[in-house]
Amino acid sequence: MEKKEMAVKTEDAVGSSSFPCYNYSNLYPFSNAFDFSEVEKSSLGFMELLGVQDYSPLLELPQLSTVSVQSHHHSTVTVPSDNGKECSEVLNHQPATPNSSSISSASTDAVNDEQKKTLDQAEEDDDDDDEGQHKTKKQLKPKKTNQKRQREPRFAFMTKSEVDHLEDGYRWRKYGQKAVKNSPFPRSYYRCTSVSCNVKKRVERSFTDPSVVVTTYEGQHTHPSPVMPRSVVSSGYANNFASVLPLGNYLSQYQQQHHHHQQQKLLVNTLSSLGFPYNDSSSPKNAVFIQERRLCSNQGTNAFLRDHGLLQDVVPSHMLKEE
DNA sequence: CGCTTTTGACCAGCGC
DNA sequence: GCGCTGGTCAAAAGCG
Repeated sequence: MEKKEMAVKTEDAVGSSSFPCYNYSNLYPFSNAFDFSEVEKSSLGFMELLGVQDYSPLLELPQLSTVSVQSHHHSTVTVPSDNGKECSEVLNHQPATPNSSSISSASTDAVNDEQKKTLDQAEEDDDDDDEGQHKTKKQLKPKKTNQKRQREPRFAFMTKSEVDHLEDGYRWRKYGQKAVKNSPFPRSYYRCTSVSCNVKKRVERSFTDPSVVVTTYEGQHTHPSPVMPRSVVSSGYANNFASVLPLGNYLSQYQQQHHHHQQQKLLVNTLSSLGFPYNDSSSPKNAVFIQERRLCSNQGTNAFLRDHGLLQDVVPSHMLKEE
């Protein structure tokens, strides 16, 4: 499928959606000419969800997927990926692009960093003899692992923002930055500063539209957000961030708490309410949620927030009531 | 002083 | 095997 055609179709799909309450006018990925081929599967799946004919990549999404769209300053696309293998399969459905920045699904290994460090340390001890020879060289030891490292699930976001590193309620330490092929914008690598929390995120700016920041989370926090209390959600700006960025974590909690058929019901309800086609016979693993927040949301009372945490940011309130 | 950022080097995986 | 690329390490610098 040609990428321009896809973009047009996507735009059409949005424009024709019958969702009654929300304004789609500034859903970034669907307005203007956005080159979807430049981002990977995550956005592709979103496009298809929104009406592009070929659903096959989306159908291969191994897990519950989430699409989170925001108005106001930020429009966001979220599609979690699962293990890299399956994601790679999804990627194969895309047209190849010279700039496939790996937003979502490189299936490399993600050894537990602590384990890796321990291993490296052990090997360093073994190599003490060589120290004299390699003194000028960095003592980076080969990470010898017989087994492939496993990737944590990833959640990719596209956010229209002027700042690269968005405040999301967690504390991050930058541990690397790399130039992105065919892009003037570098990719930054962050790690959650909490001990025993292996969550990482990558932040890069789309070179096709510098106003778009692509944030990819990997893993799930093992701790509550230390920075962004629920009390700030009444602030519009913080509200948007709070709702989107920790999404993977809360979505996962949600997944753990609900049965599969309930998820599917949510999917059906959500998609149909948005006027999007949904193939009921498709695999449940394809569940896709769409969530949108109004500019000045007055949903979510304090009691509601207490009951659901950030869940209301993921699933519309009327759906939560069903549960 | 402790934490974070910067940045060049290194490593692993993959395609050819 | 080689080169390319994404991802990570870790010393040094920066910062409050």
